[in-house]
Amino acid sequence: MRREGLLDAAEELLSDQGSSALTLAAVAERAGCSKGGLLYHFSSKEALIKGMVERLIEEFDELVAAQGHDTYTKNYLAATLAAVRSGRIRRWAVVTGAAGNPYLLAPLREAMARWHREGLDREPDPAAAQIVRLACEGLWDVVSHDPGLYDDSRYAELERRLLDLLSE
Amino acid sequence: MRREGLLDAAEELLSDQGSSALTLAAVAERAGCSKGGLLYHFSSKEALIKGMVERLIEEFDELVAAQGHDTYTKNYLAATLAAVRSGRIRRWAVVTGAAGNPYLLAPLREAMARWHREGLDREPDPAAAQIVRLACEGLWDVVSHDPGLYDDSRYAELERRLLDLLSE
DNA sequence: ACCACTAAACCGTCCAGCCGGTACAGTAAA
DNA sequence: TTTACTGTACCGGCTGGACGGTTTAGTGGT
Repeated sequence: MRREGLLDAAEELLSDQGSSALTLAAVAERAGCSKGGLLYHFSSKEALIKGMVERLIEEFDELVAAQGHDTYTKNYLAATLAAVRSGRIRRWAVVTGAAGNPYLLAPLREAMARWHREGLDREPDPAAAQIVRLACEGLWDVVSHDPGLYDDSRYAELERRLLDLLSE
Repeated sequence: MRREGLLDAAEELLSDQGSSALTLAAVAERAGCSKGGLLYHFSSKEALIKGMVERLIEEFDELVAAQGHDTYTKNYLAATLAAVRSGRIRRWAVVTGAAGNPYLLAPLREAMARWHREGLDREPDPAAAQIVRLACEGLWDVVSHDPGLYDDSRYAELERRLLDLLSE
């Protein structure tokens, strides 16, 4: 699908060169496509960014749902670790792309509200669950800016300690 | 100092209207100043953004140092909560402003690396300290996007639980 | 005389969006 | 089985406007 390739190109551009490098021409060139072709799939730059944001949220929600634990927080933790460990951390890049226009951030705000509220009352210890979710959020941030901080063994220990927090 | 007022105006513009609203003309107007006056203090747009980033980091480091606890992590937690509770959350806005140019983000990356490594080996439980710092990072993020999630009593409980993590 | 600006004109660059094409696949009547 | 038509997917040049930055001429406090 050409559409996916264009979204990939836009994300790569954002994480490699920052949000000011996100121009229609640059995205098209990176995707091996023309500007006209890009505008065929996304009728404006806004539509392109909206597409990135929507894909980001959808994919993460699916990843959470694909985990097999018994609480939302545990699934959220497992999904975060899987995403962050994979090294392909696009959340931050996409957010910087969308930050030009508050309207484009709305779906992300809504998702964030959901991620930090959902199923809290079904948790045995809601306060612990919130801490774990906050730590997940922080992990996205920290790993985006300082990829060298965590390696496999540190991730493993982090996971163990966060799971301890949830089940005690 | 006019300089501070210009930085304030730039931050307000970023958090109110997003990074694409950050133009020299708009910053000058918001600060009640002319474009020439702005360029008198900051010789380019880059210099203005650099100024915002530097002030952000300096002020937060000072806030951490001003807390009176016995470990860096406790000071970091107290500073984060103080900043976040105050409602004037500028970190997110400044970062989106700087995200246009990776070069401008370098000081922030360096600060982030520092904040999540400093004094870890002097902590009684380094893994717990990392979790607390990650949760602080997450708190910045979550509160920026969903200000209604935490109120005074939730902050208080969060603080208590995070301090528990550190001292046991 | 100098500092800290103001006001406004001006320039070059850059970029989003538009528009007139092209290539091709299917389809369906003649 | 040729012709004519339709829709989809894409190309790439163009332009109008916005923006960053410069310059110049001037103002008021100290």
